[in-house]
Amino acid sequence: MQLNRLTDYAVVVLGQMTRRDGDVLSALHVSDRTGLPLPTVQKVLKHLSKANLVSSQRGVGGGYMLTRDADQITVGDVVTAMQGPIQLAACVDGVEDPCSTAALCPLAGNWNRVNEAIREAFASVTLAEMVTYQEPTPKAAAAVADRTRAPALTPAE
Amino acid sequence: MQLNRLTDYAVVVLGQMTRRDGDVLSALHVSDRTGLPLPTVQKVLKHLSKANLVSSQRGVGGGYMLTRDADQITVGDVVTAMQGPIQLAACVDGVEDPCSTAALCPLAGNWNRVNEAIREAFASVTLAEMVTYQEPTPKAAAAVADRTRAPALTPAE
DNA sequence: TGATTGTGGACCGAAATGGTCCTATATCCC
DNA sequence: GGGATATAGGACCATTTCGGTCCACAATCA
Repeated sequence: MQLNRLTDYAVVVLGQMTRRDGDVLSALHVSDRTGLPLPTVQKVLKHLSKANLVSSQRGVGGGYMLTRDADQITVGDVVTAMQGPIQLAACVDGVEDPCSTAALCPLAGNWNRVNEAIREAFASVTLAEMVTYQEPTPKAAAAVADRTRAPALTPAE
Repeated sequence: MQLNRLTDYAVVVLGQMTRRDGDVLSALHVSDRTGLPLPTVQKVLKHLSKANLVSSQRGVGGGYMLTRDADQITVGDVVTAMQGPIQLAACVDGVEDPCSTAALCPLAGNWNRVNEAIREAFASVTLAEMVTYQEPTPKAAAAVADRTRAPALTPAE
């Protein structure tokens, strides 16, 4: 049960844009500031643009900027933008190719309940909250303390 | 953002066992009752057994049974049993191969918050609740109404 | 006109997923 | 003891998804 990498990157990218709120940032700029490879940043921004979380401007001096304030964008919005709608099971509302027996299955209605709980959990944290610094938990810090390791998933800025 | 099929099957399988609470059910029996293919049911039950959600008994008349009451098993338990721990990002507590910059990354602590919210969402619904019949939402019913469709993910019993 | 920057999609290797199957091992009953 | 029944554990393979890169094109601006 984990998010895919692009979604993780998307939060990093959006975090960077939040700090430069109002500015138009090019993909290259974001790549430089985050340390993420340019093609990847481009892909992420394309997705975010399609989902209307950022607006884009072509040409010289162009780039991307947030379409709303960071406290109006939730982690759920980002997840949905990158991975599509949150649909845990095949019998949940809105699925394009639903389980054929959903109408009869005793579990169907209940999956919807779980699904809603998950949606709300993701919606309960905003991008603005994600970028406010918060002490890493001792456990996380300790786990990393004496390691040297490969490419970072959420590199320092 | 969706559960894998085996997890979905696992809920169906456990649902079947809940209804026959106390009985020892063989994989073959569960397969018959749910309509899921036997090899798949076997695989699911092996996972659940390893995770101690069911206990097993070999030999003639053997099979599986729940290790606890259905209201003491949460959907989160099932998800964890089938897919491993819920760890949305690489910088969340408990990850075996954490993001190298987690200790410095401004997002790390916040991902933990989201992760906890998701864990709680899954933990908030029990297996007992999953098997109590609940009217499918009109939307779900309508979506299926005039379709004929392939193998069921959560077949009727 | 030419440099810059996003847009959309193709592409490919690597990894995860899903189904199936096979060989062991434990248990029971005759 | 011997045979039937069930689980245990893992191998196997086809298919799909994921990650990452790259290219041809369109828009914008100086």
